[in-house]
Amino acid sequence: MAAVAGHEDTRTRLLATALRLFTEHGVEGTSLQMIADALGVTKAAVYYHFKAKDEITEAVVEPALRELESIVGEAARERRPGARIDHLLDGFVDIVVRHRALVALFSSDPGVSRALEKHFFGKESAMVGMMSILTGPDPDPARDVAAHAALAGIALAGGSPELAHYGDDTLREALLDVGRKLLGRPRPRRTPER
Amino acid sequence: MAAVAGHEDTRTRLLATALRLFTEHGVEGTSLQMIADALGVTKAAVYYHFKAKDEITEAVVEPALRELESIVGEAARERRPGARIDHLLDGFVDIVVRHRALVALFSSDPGVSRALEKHFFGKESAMVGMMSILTGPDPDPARDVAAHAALAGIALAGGSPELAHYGDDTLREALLDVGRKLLGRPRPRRTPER
DNA sequence: GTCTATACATGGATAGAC
DNA sequence: GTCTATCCATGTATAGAC
Repeated sequence: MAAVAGHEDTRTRLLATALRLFTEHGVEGTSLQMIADALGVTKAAVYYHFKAKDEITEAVVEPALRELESIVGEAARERRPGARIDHLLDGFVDIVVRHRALVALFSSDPGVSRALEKHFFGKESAMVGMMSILTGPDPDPARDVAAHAALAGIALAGGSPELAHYGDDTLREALLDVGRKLLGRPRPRRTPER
Repeated sequence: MAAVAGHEDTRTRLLATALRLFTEHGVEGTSLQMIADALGVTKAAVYYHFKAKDEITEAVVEPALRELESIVGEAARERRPGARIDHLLDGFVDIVVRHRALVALFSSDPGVSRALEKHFFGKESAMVGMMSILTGPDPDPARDVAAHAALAGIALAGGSPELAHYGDDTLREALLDVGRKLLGRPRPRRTPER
């Protein structure tokens, strides 16, 4: 539409195409050749925009990851420990539900988890930030295991193809319930209008 | 020891070596070349014993999978629905704890899940067997989501490297607790001597 | 029956021409 | 900014030695 279209939209088109192919064939099932063909360019052209396939994967997942980091930051700033947990739980579930397709990719598919490892584990990652909020300074085994199970359970159940037929609100409520049960949080007295 | 040693132990050594390399570098990170080198043979020799890399992966995981199918069968034969769930939960947690390294591989690593898909999903798979026991004939969304989250949470938490330092008994109890909370099962009145 | 040698297709990746 | 040409590793496959 705009007169400027054509400049650097190749990168944008590339990411959109990659996301589509990734969700169709999985990350590992999508070769650079397929991406290049879909764009009408060559493999090497793709390499101009991204130095490696992993960079494409990262770029595709980045928005959701940014949201997550933002939520972790917000949650950490809450005063009461319970409020920190509730804030994190609400935000996490919301992200999982809204990015379902991506989460399914992330949980079930090959390459994604590897590409995300550096962002997800290791110091100052979203993962450790979440765990520190959920477990607190207390290394109680039961709490530790429950926190891990909660995050993993919510993410995998949220991305599961078998649960894909549920609507966003239904899924969100069910996942929140899972988190509350495992983290020992009460159900809110009234529904927040968010 | 025995005079017969040397015959077909290549296949056995191959599987043991593959398991070790898999847990060290992941399935995708382990090439047939690495396996062959570790055994002192060529790639083609490996190929003689297994027609494809996936077959190796399958063979490595098979014992644990057999156990799981056996547990599902046992659980399904219980009369009371609650007993079915309890039996499945106990057995599942036990398998996860005892095969922790494998479960970590299965959950975090690329190739394993793909190699297991045919055994794990699709009709008459262990997965559907477990879900049918856990959810019953009632397609209640909350229960459905909780069951998925329970299985995923137990498996991933059980295989998580960050929880690897816990002893078997500690981990088992914590995972059982996760399952009971999500599936609405009471804690047993006395510890069974199993 | 077990292995070696060898070949092939494909994938990711790089260098350099245009 | 895109392409050609090329490289190397990998999974897969076959032919043939022992």
